[in-house]
Amino acid sequence: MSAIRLLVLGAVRQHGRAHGYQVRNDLEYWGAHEWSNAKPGSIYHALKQMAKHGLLLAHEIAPSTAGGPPRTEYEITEKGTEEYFTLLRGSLTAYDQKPDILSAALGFMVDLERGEALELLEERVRSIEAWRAAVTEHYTPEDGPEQLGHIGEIMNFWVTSADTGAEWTRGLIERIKDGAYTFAGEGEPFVGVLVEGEENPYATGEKHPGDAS
Amino acid sequence: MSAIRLLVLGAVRQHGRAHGYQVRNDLEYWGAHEWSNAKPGSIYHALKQMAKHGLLLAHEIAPSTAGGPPRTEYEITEKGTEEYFTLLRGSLTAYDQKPDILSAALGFMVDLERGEALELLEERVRSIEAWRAAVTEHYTPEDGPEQLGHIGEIMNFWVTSADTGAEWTRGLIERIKDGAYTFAGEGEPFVGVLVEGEENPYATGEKHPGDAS
DNA sequence: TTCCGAGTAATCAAACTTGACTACCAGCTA
DNA sequence: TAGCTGGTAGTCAAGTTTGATTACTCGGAA
Repeated sequence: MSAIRLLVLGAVRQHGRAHGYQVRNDLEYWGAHEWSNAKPGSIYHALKQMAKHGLLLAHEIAPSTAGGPPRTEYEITEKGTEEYFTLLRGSLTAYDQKPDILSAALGFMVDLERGEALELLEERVRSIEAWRAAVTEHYTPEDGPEQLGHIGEIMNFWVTSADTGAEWTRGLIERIKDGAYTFAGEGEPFVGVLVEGEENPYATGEKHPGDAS
Repeated sequence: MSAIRLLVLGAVRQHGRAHGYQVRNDLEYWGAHEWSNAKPGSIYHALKQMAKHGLLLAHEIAPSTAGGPPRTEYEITEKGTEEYFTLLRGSLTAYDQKPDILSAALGFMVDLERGEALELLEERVRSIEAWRAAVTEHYTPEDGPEQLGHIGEIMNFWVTSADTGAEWTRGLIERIKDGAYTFAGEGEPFVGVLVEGEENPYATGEKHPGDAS
């Protein structure tokens, strides 16, 4: 599973009601097009697919107010909200070597309560450690690692990445314990989306005119 | 672009002539099914696609000697070899945040000469540093990073990963400089593939019987 | 007045990925 | 000797991703 469903569900949820172009802009605001597959085609596809499966509710809307073809607005359903939290919890916890999944989850972690986020992240650290133990036991037989030749560098790379990942997660846990950020039920949430008409202060470059890259 | 083309081209090249199941077993031997999309369907698809585009040459082979349906053997063409080295060099050099690409390239780096591999890896370090400079300048305005709220943790995570990646690459460069591994033109190469009939000493689990997971 | 460029919003075909399924053979066992 | 199990080898439909392309509107230049 890629990160796209979590990203799209989360973005729609934060707006209450959003059309594809809005979601697309939010994700760009987070740089998601650079570290995940959140490209226009995938976003629109995910919206339609999830509407078909009842996770989103589609409202057909008259020709847009600002030029362009008529647009469709989406709203998250109860089933979609459930799915959203399932994905979010799973993505914070599981170590599956896909950095885009974790990144997406970080963007939404404040939708949980502080205590739960901490528990999930601690679980994450444990699962990284378990993974590490499993592979190093497996790929480092008594004969010594050199038996693998340069292929061993692949393992070495992954193990190093896992160690960094665990260490970074521990740092995050500390920051959260020390009161960083505003979690669910702690008052006015930090809004990481663009309000209609607002400029994106972090836009990396051109606004997508016709999209020809 | 995913890692699959590089993996498949490289595996076929090492065998001289290989059928899909052989490639599949090699990739499993490297653990590639765990850190990349090297699953059966993708492998067979890549083989066919690349044969269609002239990167591989397909030989239709009579019913297999060891049970199962008739198999097709593939051989790499000159065009395929060119593409292989282009992909390999690009994957060693570029920092595109896709760890699977680098892993695949590590498995094949010894197909290059030691000096070239070192140059490419040094270029890689430089490109990671350039990426880091670009994003930290962009996403850390004078107002301090806290302006981004928890969204800043996403950036923080990527920057940390990039730093680790650069550091790890420097380590690899040192090991290679110190004479580790056998590169092209340095005599008997380390063979990271399974010879027909050999047991996989690192198999993670079941041999895929019918593949039902 | 007409045309052009830029921004808004979405679609589409082609390629790729996934996971389940098929087909075949050999050796054992009941 | 009929059936079962397990390994070999690959196919297929459904779903996803990609990159290019379309369609529409507005404002200003010619």
